[in-house]
Amino acid sequence: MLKFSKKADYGLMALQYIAAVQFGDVTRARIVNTKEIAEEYNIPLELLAKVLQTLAKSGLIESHNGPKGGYLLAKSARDITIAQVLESIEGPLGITDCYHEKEGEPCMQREHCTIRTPLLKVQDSIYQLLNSMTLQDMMGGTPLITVQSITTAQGVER
Amino acid sequence: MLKFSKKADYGLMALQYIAAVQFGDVTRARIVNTKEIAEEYNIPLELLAKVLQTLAKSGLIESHNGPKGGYLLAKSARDITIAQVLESIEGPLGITDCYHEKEGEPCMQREHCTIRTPLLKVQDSIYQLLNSMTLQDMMGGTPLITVQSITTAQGVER
DNA sequence: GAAGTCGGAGATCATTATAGTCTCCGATCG
DNA sequence: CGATCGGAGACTATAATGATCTCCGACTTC
Repeated sequence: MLKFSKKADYGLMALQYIAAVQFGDVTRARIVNTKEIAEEYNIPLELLAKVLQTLAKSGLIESHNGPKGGYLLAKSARDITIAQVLESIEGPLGITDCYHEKEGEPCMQREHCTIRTPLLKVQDSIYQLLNSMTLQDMMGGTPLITVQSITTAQGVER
Repeated sequence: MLKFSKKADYGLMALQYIAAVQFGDVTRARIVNTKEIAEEYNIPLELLAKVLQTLAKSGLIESHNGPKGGYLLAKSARDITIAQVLESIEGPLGITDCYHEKEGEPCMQREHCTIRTPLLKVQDSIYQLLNSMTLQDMMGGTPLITVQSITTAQGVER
């Protein structure tokens, strides 16, 4: 349950790899192309390409065309959170459908729904969690983070 | 992304309703059957039945057969967490496949996987979150809960 | 003890989301 | 100019989900 999609996994791996090559102290900083990442992690090339394109559109990475082209982080690894990556690839966080349903497909349970409000709090907490962990955290520099207050003191509509 | 299944939603609603009827101060405590819940929330009867059966097997609710039969909470609403409900209905929490993959379907990325360990921490944090909110919290009595330490001080393998 | 009411369990089908593939285009650098 | 790269779209296959249907067995009520 609550599984990330493969695309999201691939995206995180790729970003992590790009960051490592770009800022790592082992090799000199260089640009990385899709093929290299795909081979490194055994990811289907075309699928990874799509993921990277999506991330580029979201402004998390910069693309460079032509021979010797590839991708670079668009900002510091410290400023890229897991939430941003997931949101870019999988769309907005929605633990339950009804948080962003379109017109014409109303929630049949909305009327007497008693779980909408409390679940919204859970969702917010999860979002905080995902938004507090950065690419840099995933690479070893691991600060301590605290998320608080899942349920608030004010009552819940019922 | 990270969406609960409809079954999980239905399960939470049903439990919430059962708890309200069982412990609510409006009506006298009584047993609730599947049909009543299904009509109350516009949930397909058979589907809800399956969900309730699952919850009963997990020991969260007790079933009573015969006319005037139905379901009762097997324990206090304070002792039923969202995590338990989700786990009962959707199976064990697994943000990524590789945390419980079977023999014969190895993860192609396992070898150089750099996100496995950090994501495991995220998963644990989410679990704590879900396991700290109870049915009772969802019904209005809302204590304050704190989840801490997503990333730990020790380094991450890379 | 018979009838009716309930849960238990299985197979089945439709719909959707996901994962993955294929093809063509345009930009860029050598 | 042309090889190498990303950009973008359509397309297919597979799996998960949501939902429905049918039959069985247990128990409670009358």
